[in-house]
Amino acid sequence: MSELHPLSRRLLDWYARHARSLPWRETRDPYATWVAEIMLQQTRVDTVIPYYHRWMTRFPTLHTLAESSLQDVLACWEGLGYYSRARSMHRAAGLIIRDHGGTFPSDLHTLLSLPGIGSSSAADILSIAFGQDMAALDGNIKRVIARLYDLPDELDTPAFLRRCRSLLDELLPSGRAGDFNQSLMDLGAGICLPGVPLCDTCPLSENCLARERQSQATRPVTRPRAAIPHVQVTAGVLLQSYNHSQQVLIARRPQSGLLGGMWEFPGGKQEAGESLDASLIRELHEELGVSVEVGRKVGVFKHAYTHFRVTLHAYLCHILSGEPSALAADEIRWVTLPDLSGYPMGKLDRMISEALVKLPD
DNA sequence: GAACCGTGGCT
DNA sequence: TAGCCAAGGTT
Repeated sequence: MSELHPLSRRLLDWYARHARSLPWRETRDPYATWVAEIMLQQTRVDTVIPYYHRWMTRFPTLHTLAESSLQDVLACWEGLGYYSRARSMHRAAGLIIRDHGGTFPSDLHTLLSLPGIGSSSAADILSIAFGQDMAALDGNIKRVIARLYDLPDELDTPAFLRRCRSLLDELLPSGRAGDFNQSLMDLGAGICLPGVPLCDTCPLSENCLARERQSQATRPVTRPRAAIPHVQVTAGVLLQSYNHSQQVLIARRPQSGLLGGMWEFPGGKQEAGESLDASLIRELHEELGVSVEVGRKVGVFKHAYTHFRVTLHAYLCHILSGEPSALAADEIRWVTLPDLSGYPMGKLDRMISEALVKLPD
């Protein structure tokens, strides 16, 4: 990391001409850089852009974020996925104010101590917002390095990571780490693509060992994933009349785990040998302590999570006996249909909400 | 080390 | 359709 490596010079020259124009690149505000970094974890740039604008309008500073309710934060994040990111940011904002005087931390150790910030995001923040000489190692950069040097090690094994870090340290241009990291990310996102890379337009094609050996398609080396299960799930929409309007019951999921802190219509997985009706009756008894009669079907909705696929069957339900209590949820609440839009929900429950609003009496 | 954690786009 | 993947982090 002393003199400018020829490969790094090519990269920086290419970046100077071809860098993507992105909203978070118009500032060096550490808070804005942080927001973008977290949103971009496992998430495409095109998906993030509208969320980033909305977030920076709604929570323009660290203080506005810290002073907002978790519900408002989750609502702003709805649809972006991996909701622990939003919960972690809300928590981290409070910690920065409480423990660091409201000044965004600029050292690696402190950044890594904050929830939601790991080595990759920390290196990006330090290099981009603070100009520190720190190499980032994310999915794009791993792929680019694995091809440039035709690494035979399996992705994310200790040997693979060790070689990547060593190579990046040799390449890292002093004083230009932010541009260097982002140039590798842009190269990975636009040219050194996972499937078929666009080697004809790559500024590093002459330096690329995988291209020379025609091994691009098998770099980096990855292991096949296990097949994901497909489960049948039921959800119940409990109804009650309140004044002259109808209310439905929603429940807030525990803060940890899948869709933590998000609201949902209670229900659960169908067990082997169980009918959908029986499954729903059982689930609502377990989660709310009520006996119900299953009414008309609201709809069937399909959705794919990372580790399983769901077909969800939603029904209107009527309470036969018992008063609902939050046995499995953090909180339950009766709300009118127009109010549903204000409660943060995952994709499936939002689909149920939308179907309810359109449902004829 | 491996499982878990969302969603949308593309093949 | 089902699989793959995307600026990862936590447990």
